[in-house]
Amino acid sequence: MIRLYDTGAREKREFVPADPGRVTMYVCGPTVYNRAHIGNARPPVVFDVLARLIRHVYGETSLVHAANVTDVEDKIMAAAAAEKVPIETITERYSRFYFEDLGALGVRPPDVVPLATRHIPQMIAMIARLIEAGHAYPAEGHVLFDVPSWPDYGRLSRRPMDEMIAGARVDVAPYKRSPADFVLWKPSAPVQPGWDSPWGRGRPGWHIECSAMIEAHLGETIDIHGGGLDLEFPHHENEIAQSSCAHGGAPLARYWLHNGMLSMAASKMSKSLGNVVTVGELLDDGHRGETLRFALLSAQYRQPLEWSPQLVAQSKATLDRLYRSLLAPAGPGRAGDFAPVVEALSDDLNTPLALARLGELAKTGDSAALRKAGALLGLLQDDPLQWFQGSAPSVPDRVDPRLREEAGAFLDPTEIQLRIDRRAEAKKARDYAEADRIRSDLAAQGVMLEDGPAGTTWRRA
RNA sequence: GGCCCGAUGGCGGAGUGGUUACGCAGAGGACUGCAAAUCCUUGCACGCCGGUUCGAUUCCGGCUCGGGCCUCCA
Repeated sequence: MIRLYDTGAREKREFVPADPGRVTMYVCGPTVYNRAHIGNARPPVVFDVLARLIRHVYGETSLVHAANVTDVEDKIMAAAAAEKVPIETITERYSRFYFEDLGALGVRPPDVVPLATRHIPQMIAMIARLIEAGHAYPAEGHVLFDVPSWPDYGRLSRRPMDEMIAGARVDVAPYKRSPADFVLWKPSAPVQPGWDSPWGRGRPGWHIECSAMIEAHLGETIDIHGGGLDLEFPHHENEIAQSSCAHGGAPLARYWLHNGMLSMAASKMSKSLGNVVTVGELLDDGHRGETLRFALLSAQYRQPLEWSPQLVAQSKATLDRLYRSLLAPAGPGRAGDFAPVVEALSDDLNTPLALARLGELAKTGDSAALRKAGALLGLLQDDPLQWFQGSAPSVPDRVDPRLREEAGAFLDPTEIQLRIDRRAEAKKARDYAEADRIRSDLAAQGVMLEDGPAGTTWRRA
């Protein structure tokens, strides 16, 4: 039994899919106009784990997991204008980066990745229906959602509606009937990307994209809707309003899941604050994607997580230990009981507890179980030898090649083995000074030696 | 100002009405030519003040501090 904390109910609820044969999950994806920072990666990683768990419990083919890409938006237009390139250049470049980064983090691509620009007709149709139902109105080339027409507005985020209507802190566009009304469609200038619509040439508002794409791919009411906590209001509130009003009041999602924010230097990692580190930078610094993934999973997904070099270092150290146990000769080879890990994940994705239980499995020497449990978390699927020595840590291109060599990035395994053999001879001759010299030379180049009963093995630091 | 969330040992981070995980780092020991790795041992942690209770880190209230949302944001 899976239990999930539902933001709507503000408590953990037993997860009961409407149709166990077709569980539907939607997670808000990125607007592709720059490189993803590590905070952006938390939801894809978290919901990837949830997807794996659901498939484990309900069957491989039980889940339809969708995550959108917003490829039409004002920020994209700004980025394109700044570079003097077409919009598509920006969106194609950054969505490729996005999925490369997520791939490095071990995130399986969702089953459906709808693009906003490919669903304009569906959005227009939904907007038309909202107007027809009296929940939206055109005004000066815009179409606005009529918030007061939907009494449930604010229920998810528990905000009193009268207050939102009254307390507008920003300038309210004159064509809005109520300050809380939000844009479904807005006009485009001739140079801006736009599509013809009953209300003139324009483009969709951000919120309608998700509603229309959910409807198109998953249906009126889905099982799970996920996203960052910062999207709860207004984005998700607006999605609910749009979808429910377009579907005669049917709920949009049966369970709302929100991940906590990643912080850095004690405040939320965000582009506007500038306290960001991108996935690409972390990878370039030689951190493995799996290490970053482990770090992201080291706190329960609803908790805030402070990103720091120490967190990454601890994650690496713990993973080393786990992989080391995989390197050891296979244990008793038991049936591979990893139920405790499943149990931990089933309790609202308690990944820290699951990770702890991974450690317990490692201790028992049941590497088969450890591997299977790891698969559920998207961890420990590498060849352990590969983990320790296979791919040298990638060194940033900006680093001088001579420094790269110094860092041991180019010390190839044949050379390493040669030196190990020489050291073995020195040891046999009891020339420990020479043996230690070889060892420390290698260490200086990032290659650590370990003398075991079966001989000397090596790994990269 | 409104709404919401959190506060656990050097660090990360679970969990629990009464014997308190786990990881990282540290200390001691075993092993080792020395290391490394591994194994064993070890570490008087639950923000403050009240309340409920036989008993609270765990429940309730207040306070303090921190964070998020209220505007684009994962």
